[in-house]
Amino acid sequence: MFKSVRGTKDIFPPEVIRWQNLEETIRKVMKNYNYGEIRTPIFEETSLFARGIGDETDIVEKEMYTFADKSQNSLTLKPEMTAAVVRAYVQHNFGESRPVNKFYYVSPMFRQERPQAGRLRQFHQVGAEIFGTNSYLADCELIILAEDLLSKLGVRNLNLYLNSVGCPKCRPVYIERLKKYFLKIESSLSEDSRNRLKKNPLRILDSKDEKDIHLKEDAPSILDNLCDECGEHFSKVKKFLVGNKISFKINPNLVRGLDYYTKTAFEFTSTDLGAQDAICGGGRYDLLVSQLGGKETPGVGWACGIERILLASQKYEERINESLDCYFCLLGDSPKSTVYNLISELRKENISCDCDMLDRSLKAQMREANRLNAKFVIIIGQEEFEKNVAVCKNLATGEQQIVVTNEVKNYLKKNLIL
RNA sequence: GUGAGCGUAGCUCAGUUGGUCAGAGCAUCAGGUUGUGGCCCUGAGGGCCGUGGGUUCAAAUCCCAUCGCUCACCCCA
Repeated sequence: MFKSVRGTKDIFPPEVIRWQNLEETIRKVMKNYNYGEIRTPIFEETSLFARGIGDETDIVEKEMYTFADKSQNSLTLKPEMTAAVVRAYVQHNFGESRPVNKFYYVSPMFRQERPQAGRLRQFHQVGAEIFGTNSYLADCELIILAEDLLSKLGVRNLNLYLNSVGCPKCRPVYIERLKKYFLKIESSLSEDSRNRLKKNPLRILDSKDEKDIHLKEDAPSILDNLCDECGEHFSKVKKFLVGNKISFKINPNLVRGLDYYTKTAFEFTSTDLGAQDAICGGGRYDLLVSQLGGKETPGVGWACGIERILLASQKYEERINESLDCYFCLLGDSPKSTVYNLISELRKENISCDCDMLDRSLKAQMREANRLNAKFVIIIGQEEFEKNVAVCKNLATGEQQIVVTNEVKNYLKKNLIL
């Protein structure tokens, strides 16, 4: 038997209703904040991600779905969206037609990791990006947008963590200081962290290993090592958020796993998730556009994991009760094509209808109507057909009356609250 | 990539020390009502007990392998 491949999921009713509602909410909220939707292809040239995300990141090193097409071009299923959006931004010269551009997206992403709670190989993200402004206002609007969206999507118990990862002026200096600090105590570090020390010392700060947790307490903090520009930007962000009643915690150990971040980095977590508790992550990336061949253009953005949103909001949701306006019970040899004309007519009026296709007993058809949570049942048997009438039964009240076929539409319109 | 736990009906799960162990509830279908749902009652269908091998007179049960799922590590949304 064929099965969906590891780490992928089928989505169908009733679960798919949650997705539809979520997408609808996203569109509404994004409209309020004036972000335009962008849809990019599912795959890109491999080198876009290698250069954008960083050659030595885990995503690029071991998690990408990369394949060669028939022309031997190396292509990759997108593992994240920012590089793709930047590619589109540069390709279409969006910066030329207006100085600031705000985009959002909802899209599947692909990373070949071992699946676990809140982690899939094909997963979905909603994200937002702002291009063309250095202003702290952009960072702040995005954080406020994320908070607004997540709470409208029913996610609770959120924590916002905030940090600044500096810029090419101050970060290299800080990394050197950090390296020096950890080199002195290298032998006490966990094995993972000794490797991190060589590749990316910042990530030691993020370690969950018992051995590292004490050691990193006394490590130099990036926040004490920011250059004037980064420091000022960070304090403006904090001040703005306080002024807008957004609560957050400073976490100097928050390091993002993608190389392109500069200055502000942030993450929302929810305690309603498992070990993978990050529901939204983002930050500023002032160098990415130029790195990918565009004019030097500052950018900020975030991405939220849709599966994680659905996971975290699940237990607070009411049960979804789908309903149908009317179910047709067809009996005996009543010409179905004639009855079906009526069904078509009702559907054109946005009255949702369905009918039996198995020639089952009336009892079975009624049971089906009840199961579908139908508001009305229309019974047309031989007798009704000959008299040109239909029995209309209100399933909630149990009342039923005989209506002339031509009047069924009006009868329903009158009695249904559409 | 590493580690741990788990695979029995569409779903959620029982199944003792290997010996009427092929089960329950829900769901489905049918009947009770020859044309009226929900509640109730009666009955039915549905399983190579993940797969392959081994031990044994006998395996859902024990052993080995394999595949899959789940959770966690790594990392990330």
